[in-house]
Formats: sequence, C-alpha cells, structure tokens
Amino acid sequence: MAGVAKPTSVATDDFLTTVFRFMEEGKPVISARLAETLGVSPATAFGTVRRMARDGLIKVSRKKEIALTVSGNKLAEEVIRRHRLAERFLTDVLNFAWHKAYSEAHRLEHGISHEVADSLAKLLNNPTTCPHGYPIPGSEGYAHTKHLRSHLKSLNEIKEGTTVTVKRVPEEDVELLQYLEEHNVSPSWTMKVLDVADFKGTISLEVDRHEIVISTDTASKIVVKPN
Amino acid sequence: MAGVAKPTSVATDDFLTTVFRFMEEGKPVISARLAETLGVSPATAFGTVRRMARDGLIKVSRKKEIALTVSGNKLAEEVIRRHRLAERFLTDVLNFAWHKAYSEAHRLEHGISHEVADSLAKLLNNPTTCPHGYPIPGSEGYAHTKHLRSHLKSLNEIKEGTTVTVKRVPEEDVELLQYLEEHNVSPSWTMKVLDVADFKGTISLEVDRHEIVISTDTASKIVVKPN
DNA sequence: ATTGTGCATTAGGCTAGGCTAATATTTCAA
DNA sequence: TTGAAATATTAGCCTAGCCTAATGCACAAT
Repeated sequence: MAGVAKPTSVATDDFLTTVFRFMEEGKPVISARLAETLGVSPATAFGTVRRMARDGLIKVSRKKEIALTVSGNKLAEEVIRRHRLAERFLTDVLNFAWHKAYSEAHRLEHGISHEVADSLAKLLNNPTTCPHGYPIPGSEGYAHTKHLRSHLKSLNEIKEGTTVTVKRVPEEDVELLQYLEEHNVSPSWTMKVLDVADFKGTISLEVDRHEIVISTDTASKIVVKPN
Repeated sequence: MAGVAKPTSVATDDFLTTVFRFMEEGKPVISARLAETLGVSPATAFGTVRRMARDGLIKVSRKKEIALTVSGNKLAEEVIRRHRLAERFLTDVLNFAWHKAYSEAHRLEHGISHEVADSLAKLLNNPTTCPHGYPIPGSEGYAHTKHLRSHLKSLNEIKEGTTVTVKRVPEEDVELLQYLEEHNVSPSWTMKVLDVADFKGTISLEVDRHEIVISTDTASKIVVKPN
C-alpha cells in the first residue's frame, strides 16, 4: 500500500533491537535509557527516536514511553533473528566463546539477508534459542515463548534450597559472561540455591559440584525455571 | 605513530575494493570509472576520492590516476579477503549459487572481523581462491599470484584448437554467471577453443562435451591458462 | 586551429547521525 | 509544596555521503 519499506540503517537497527530487548525483559523504554545503552548522547537518541517515530517504526506515548509499532516489531525481530542465528553459528560452528559471540554477531547482523538467515538456520539444525538462551524469532515455537515466560523467574527471586534450571544469561557483559561460562552457569544446566544472604547482597549456588557466590544484582540478570 | 587507524565506512570499503579489483585486472583507475562501477554520481565519487586521499588511503597522480597507498592496499586486501571467504562459505557451506554468492558476500564483507575471517578460513580448509577463481589475500601462496598472472590469458586471445583451463570468471554479472555456471565454464574445468569468428565477434568452445558460443567481448572477461 | 567529448571540479542543497550546551519539563522526595 | 534530580527538547554545529547543475580543462579528431 504505502510503498516499499525503506532499508534500515545500522543506527536504526541498533535502536530497534535495543527497544526489542528492553521490551523482552519487561523494562520500561525511554529515550534516556536508549542513549545510555547505545552509547550516544541524549540529544542524538532523541533525534533518532523522532526520526523512527516519523517513519512509523516506533510510537512514543504521552508519558514518553517508547514502543515498537507492528512494522517496527517485524523489523526488530528480523534483526534479532539474524543476530541470534549468527551467535549460534559463531559458537557452534566456529567455536567462539560466548562473550565474543555477542559482539561479533552484532557486527554481522546487519549484513545477513533473509535468505542467508534461512540457510544458516537450516545449517544449524533450526535452533530455537541463541547460546545465551534467548529465543530466535521465526524458529519453531517462537510464538509461544511469551507464555513460557510466566514460568520463568529471575535467580534472585528463588528461595534457598530450590533447584533450578538455567534458562537465560545476560548477553552483553563480557567479563560476567566469561565467568558464567567457565562455571557452567549456562542454559539447560541445573543449579541449587544454597544460601541467600540478603543482608550482604549475595547468593551462593551449587553448580556442577562446585559452589559459587554471586551478588543479588547479578542474580537478577539470570533467568531460571524452578524444577 | 600517526595514531590508530580510523575504522572504514561501507562507502570507503566499496571504493577500496573497487580500486583493488581494477588494479588486479590491470585496468586504469580514474574517478569517472569508479562512479560508474559504484553507481554514484561523478561528484560523489570525486568527493569520496578526495576524502580517501586526505586520509592516506589512495593517491591521485597529476594524470588523475588513482592508486592505493600501502595502508590503503592493506585495508583493501582485508576487505577483499573477507569478501572472498564469505563467498566460499556461501557456495561451499550454504550451497548458494555463484551469482548469488557475490551480492550476499558483498553485504557480509563489512561485518566480518579479522578473527571471524581467520576462523572461516580454517573451517573452509584454507581456500586460496574464491568460487570465481580470484585469489584470497592472506591465503597460502597469495604473494605469488602476481607472478602467476603472466601465464594467464584472456579467453579472447586464445587461438583456435587450443585447449585451456578456466582460471577466473567475472564476478559481478549475474546473468552471465548463471549461464557460465550452468555450462561448466568454471575454474579448473577444461575447454577447447573450436572456432574464432572475429568477423562476427564470436568464439565457440567445447566444454564438458558440449559446444557453446559466446562473444569475443564476453571471452575477454574469462581468464584461462593454455594447457 | 577548433570543436567536441570525456572528465574533473565547484557550487549549492539535502539527510542521517553525531556532539555540546542550554533550556524546558517531569517527577519524585522531603 | 517545593526543590532537586531526571528527562526531554531545542539550538547550533559538524562530517560523511549523495544529488543536480554548472563550469573548467585537456586531449583528440577534423
């Protein structure tokens, strides 16, 4: 109807995926947060947000909350799909470590066509999640992942003595990821919450026969499913 | 000394690789030609050329001939390497047809890091050429490919009755590539020049037990080695 | 010698994306 | 309710790239 969709720029792709990830985690999306996350000035973020609103990719409520439009969501899912497939390729085929996969996939995601993404998916045996546990748009059962989310909890909400299965780990923090990867805090691994010491803000866990201690704050970034 | 190299933009990468390919084929490099090839106006090409000269990537002689500087050549080789490895990946791993591989690789080449390129090379068993027969910078024996070139000829220079081995086919022309691929005019295949009809500008060849006819002009774009 | 023709170059304009430095607004807390 | 802290927004400036429309220039053929 309205004409062919204009190809998105790298900057726009980055904003789209950032908004998408914020929404995915249920975090409020405002311009200031995007500026921070993307490493640009508030003024720049404002300008890009305005442009994207003009182009019908996002809408901004009176309370300045940013949400993807239907077409914006579609584009975001496409970029996210390419990103997560690229991550799987990097870890599963090229043997990259998690923490490197994210940034490399970030560079690759803009240059992967729909056709290449489909071929990659096939090559990788149609994975449903990225190495960090996040769902891959367009994969089997993707539409249901929203419902599944109700069974998931942040690790910091889990009571002592509970055994849980790791579902998702944070994507971006390189050092943390390296630590988690080393200690097998990875999707599909099982952990037991040994001790919650709220007074000093730490949680100790047993994972793969070893005990590790992380902060409550860090725990809040790890998504698990109680067994 | 002079500081860290500024990351190159897509536009700059495209100019670098275009200059590189022109030089690779011994064609003179002038701004007008770049504009044509890259599909931008002469004014735009001029501006980009000036910027690149300012940044020490190319130099322009008094006769307006453009050449890569040492650092420009290094960058160009890196992009070309990524492009040709991507092509190999697309054809060998994802089973893309030649003519699609070029444009897809063109999109991917900007997002492949040195590290990913190295991993890809390993995965692909250290290929020395792209699917069209062009050498991959940084691969085994790459430094010698310039000498090898003296043994190579354009197909239009070959005399009747000579048997030759295909070394390189043109990279960009989608329809021609499709035709050549279908008829096995591919690197490492053998052909016999049956008839050269200069008066009507055609050459007939026997390849894989079949006879095909192409124009002298098309033949000039195919590089062969007489057996 | 002159006139094309092909190129280079300049002029002038536009958008996306960046930035800094004000200047509103909100909003939350005391 | 009143202020301080966050946010949003505006103004003003910059570069890369891209365009069209002159204009300048040099070489080549008549």
